[in-house]
Amino acid sequence: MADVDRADEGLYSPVKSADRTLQVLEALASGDRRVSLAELARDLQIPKSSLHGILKTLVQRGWVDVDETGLRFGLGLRALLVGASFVESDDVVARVQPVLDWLSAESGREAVHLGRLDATDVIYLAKRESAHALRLFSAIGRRLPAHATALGKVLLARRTDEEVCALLEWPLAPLTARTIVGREELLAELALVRQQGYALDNEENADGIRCFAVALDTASPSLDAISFSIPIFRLDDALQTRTLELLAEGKRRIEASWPTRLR
Amino acid sequence: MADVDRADEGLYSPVKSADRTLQVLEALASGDRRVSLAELARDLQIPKSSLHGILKTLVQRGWVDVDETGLRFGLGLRALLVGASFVESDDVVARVQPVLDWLSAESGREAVHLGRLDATDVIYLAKRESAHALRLFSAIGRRLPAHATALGKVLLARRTDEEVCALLEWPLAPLTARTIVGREELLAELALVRQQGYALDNEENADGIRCFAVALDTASPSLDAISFSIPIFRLDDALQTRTLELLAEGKRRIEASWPTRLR
DNA sequence: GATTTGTGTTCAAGGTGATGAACGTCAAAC
DNA sequence: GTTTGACGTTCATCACCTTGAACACAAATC
Repeated sequence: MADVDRADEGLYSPVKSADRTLQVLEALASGDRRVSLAELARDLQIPKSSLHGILKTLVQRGWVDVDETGLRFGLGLRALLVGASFVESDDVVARVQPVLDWLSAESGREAVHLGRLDATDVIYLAKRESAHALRLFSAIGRRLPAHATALGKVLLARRTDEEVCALLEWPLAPLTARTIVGREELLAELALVRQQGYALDNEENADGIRCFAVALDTASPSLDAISFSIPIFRLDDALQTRTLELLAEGKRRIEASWPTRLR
Repeated sequence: MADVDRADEGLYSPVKSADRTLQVLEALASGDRRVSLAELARDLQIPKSSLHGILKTLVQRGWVDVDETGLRFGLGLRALLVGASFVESDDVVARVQPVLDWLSAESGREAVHLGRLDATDVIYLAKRESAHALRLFSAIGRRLPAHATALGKVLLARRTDEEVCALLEWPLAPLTARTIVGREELLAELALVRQQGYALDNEENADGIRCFAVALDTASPSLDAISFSIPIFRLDDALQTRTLELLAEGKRRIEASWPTRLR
């Protein structure tokens, strides 16, 4: 009876406690507050007794931190280590740094980002902050829905319509009043992006901010993109044109420094 | 026969595969290059066959990334998630942000850091970069030996000499020609720090840079500290005095905003 | 061409972690 | 004062992960 779908599992079965260890870390990372063992056990559908041992292991290694009461669990300092190391060791991140410096300087210190597509989200991997008072909140490792950002849309445009339809959950979650939520609208937008060669996010992600992005051909399919984020009140046609030129030149410089030719 | 030392283990035994999962992540984070399964197995003293399952699990969840050849393993994008989340959810980090902004502005955009002591290292948790061209290389999550930094020394000074002696490995590893490596020298330095109330790092960590730090009494014993890092050629007595005043005021502001009174 | 050394992968057998029920504890609700 | 529900903890039983050896393969070396 219970053996019916054994064939499906046959392809690959994860090591249970290793898998759960990662589940716990991901759950603690996605939640915004500390949680109890029992709460975590309910959320992850893991028996309390099993979770107990795993949590103790995580705490002992400093990956999970316990409240002074010993009842609430959150991420520990060790969790920071891997993230920092990932950023430092990534090839694309390393090679893009000087170009980001150049883009930041040439643009008069507008906010520049390097982002990577991870399933339905875009993750910031590197940035140069704006010198202007109005600081866009963004941090390395932060993730935003791909459909609501210029970075995300320019990367989604490298996929086929079928892939995009299968990947995203419809209707899309809105971040602002202008976020594209419909399937037809997004596919039309992606078609435009493919034609233009760049993506534009017009207050779809944060009010008052417009972003411009181009995809980097450093992998196939393309996973990385660079963008500028500029407050609308400061934008005019000349600045917009200049921004797109800078992005195109930035892309050229990054790809020129790339060891293995793609496309 | 095999039961002889059962009593010792009784205190606590980690879940083996959970523990190993974390070991793998830590090893991948500390190494600077990608490694093979066999190499990792040797380093961590884990049988290849056991590691095989764990690595597959890590790869499937996106915590570990495989080379296009399928032979070299490195950290995956998922590793970035927990680090970013840790920083965003930490109470001290959240409360310190406005004070860092203030310190950065008041100082004319010198480099400011918030650091936390983790065993023998100091980890950067937040920063404001210098506006000056000479950019100190530093990133959130980066760790530096405590004995070679102002942040570290001011935190070590909150421990007793006995604790410090037991904690660090003597002789200390030098980072520059001026790094304190001897036990007597460091203890004398820490005594001076206790008397002054602040720590100074005079090119002990990077050539040409002097740092100033004060400890924050947000936990007991104190784990967090804030610092300024300033190129020596730009420093004079007036700036040094001003910097120490700013740190003292920053410390006061942070502690004033703290919910639970300490000390 | 044979050998060595590197890689990842598989498998049966034995050791060990997962499990759910029962427990101890505490604080809040009745 | 009792009850209820929340919490973490423990334990014997069984499922399953761990293990070493053997395998398949590639690349460098003899």
